[in-house]
Amino acid sequence: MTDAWIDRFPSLAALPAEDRRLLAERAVAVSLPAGTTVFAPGLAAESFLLLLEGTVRVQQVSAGGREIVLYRVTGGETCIMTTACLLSDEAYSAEGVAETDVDAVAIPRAAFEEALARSPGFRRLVFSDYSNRISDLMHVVEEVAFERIDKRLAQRLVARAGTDGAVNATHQDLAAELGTAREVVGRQLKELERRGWLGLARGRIELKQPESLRALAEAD
Amino acid sequence: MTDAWIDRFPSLAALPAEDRRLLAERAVAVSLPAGTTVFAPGLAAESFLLLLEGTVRVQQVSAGGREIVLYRVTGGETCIMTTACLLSDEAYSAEGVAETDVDAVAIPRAAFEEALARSPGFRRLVFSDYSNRISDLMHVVEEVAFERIDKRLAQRLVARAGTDGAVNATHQDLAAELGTAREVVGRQLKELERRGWLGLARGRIELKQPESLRALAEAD
DNA sequence: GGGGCGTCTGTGACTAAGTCACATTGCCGG
DNA sequence: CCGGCAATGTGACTTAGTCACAGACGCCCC
Repeated sequence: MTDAWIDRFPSLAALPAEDRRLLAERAVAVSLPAGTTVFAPGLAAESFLLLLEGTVRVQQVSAGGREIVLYRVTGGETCIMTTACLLSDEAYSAEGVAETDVDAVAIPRAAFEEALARSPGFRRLVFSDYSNRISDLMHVVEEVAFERIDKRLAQRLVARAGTDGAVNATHQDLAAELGTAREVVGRQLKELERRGWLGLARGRIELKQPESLRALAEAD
Repeated sequence: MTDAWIDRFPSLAALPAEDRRLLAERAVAVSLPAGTTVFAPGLAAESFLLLLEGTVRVQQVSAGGREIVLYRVTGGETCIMTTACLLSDEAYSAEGVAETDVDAVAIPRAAFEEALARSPGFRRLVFSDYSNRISDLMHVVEEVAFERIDKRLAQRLVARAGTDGAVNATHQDLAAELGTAREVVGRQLKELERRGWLGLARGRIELKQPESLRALAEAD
């Protein structure tokens, strides 16, 4: 394929021509429709993934069927989960789901290792994504272990609100995001509605007082 | 310093002589007494750390003063936290504490980057430690979000029991390990004592029925 | 040996969160 | 217009976390 995609990655844009050629030659374009399972517990990865467009949600599923979102990978980032599998032959317990249609570039293991050996920029890209994921995970631990659920819910609502000031999601979606139970989300939402901060409809939540929600989200 | 320490790291033992020399020349031996803070929120790392002996506990502290242990680094492993800081100039929110006296080797940033560029074995070491930490963190998320506290407590008791079948720790220690409150641990312990599974004394917990505890720890 | 003192542990009363078992309610296609 | 499915509502209950104390144990120092 061409090497135009390389320019999407700031750390790769400055790559010497021969490194660009190496990556472009061995890379394979991949398109995944929304909803595709990118990886799942027990599956070994066989190539390294760079996301061009779209987002992949990485989540964990408990024995009891509860879920929690660990982080999201978006355009310009690498999928650490597959990298980690690639580099350590370990099978991971998380699953990745394409939330939107996804365009990505797959680099076979051998080319990946070669790029890692030859290109400082490539190494920097991979390492900085690793660091960001670790940072994300630590943040999740902190939230789950120490923060109140109403505060966390408010955070998500603010973050997921569209330009119309509304969130299109079911209570179940939000529960999975937070790693809690649907009923809990339902009750919290109802309380916020009672206060006049939200308007609730099936599959849709209208933020009526985003400032109040933001204040709650940022409460100490 | 000499390069004898390199043999502690399986992925480094097979290094070509010149790579060994590079590492040995630039490495600095470090000794930390038990209790030392290895890194703390906001501190930028200036060198890469390889642990030879001892263990470092990496934990997060909440605003309310509650703590949770994220993972431990032991002999033969690298301290990812410092690596991550090194590679991304990000400040992390976790702190690292030497649980025992620690012997380590510090490799300055430049030598670290050079080793990363030249040595596939060194890359493998760094990446596999990264992967293991991510795996650890995901495990913590899973536990905190989905598992019952009695089960988690039983796991720690079994894991921390010495050859004498006892754990030397205060309720506060165990609470910090689990990311919960002291009183909660106290009540759980008392319940287990009531069942005859434990004997409690100040700063010491005797496992009287380790099989029962193990069963609880492994219960789904 | 007897206080004094700091850490560790126990307790009750309460709030927050999660679980379970259902009852409703929209909504969409036929 | 109706059947059915997904989404939501609810009560009763259990588990976990919080707060404000009240002992209690170990240890050091006279």
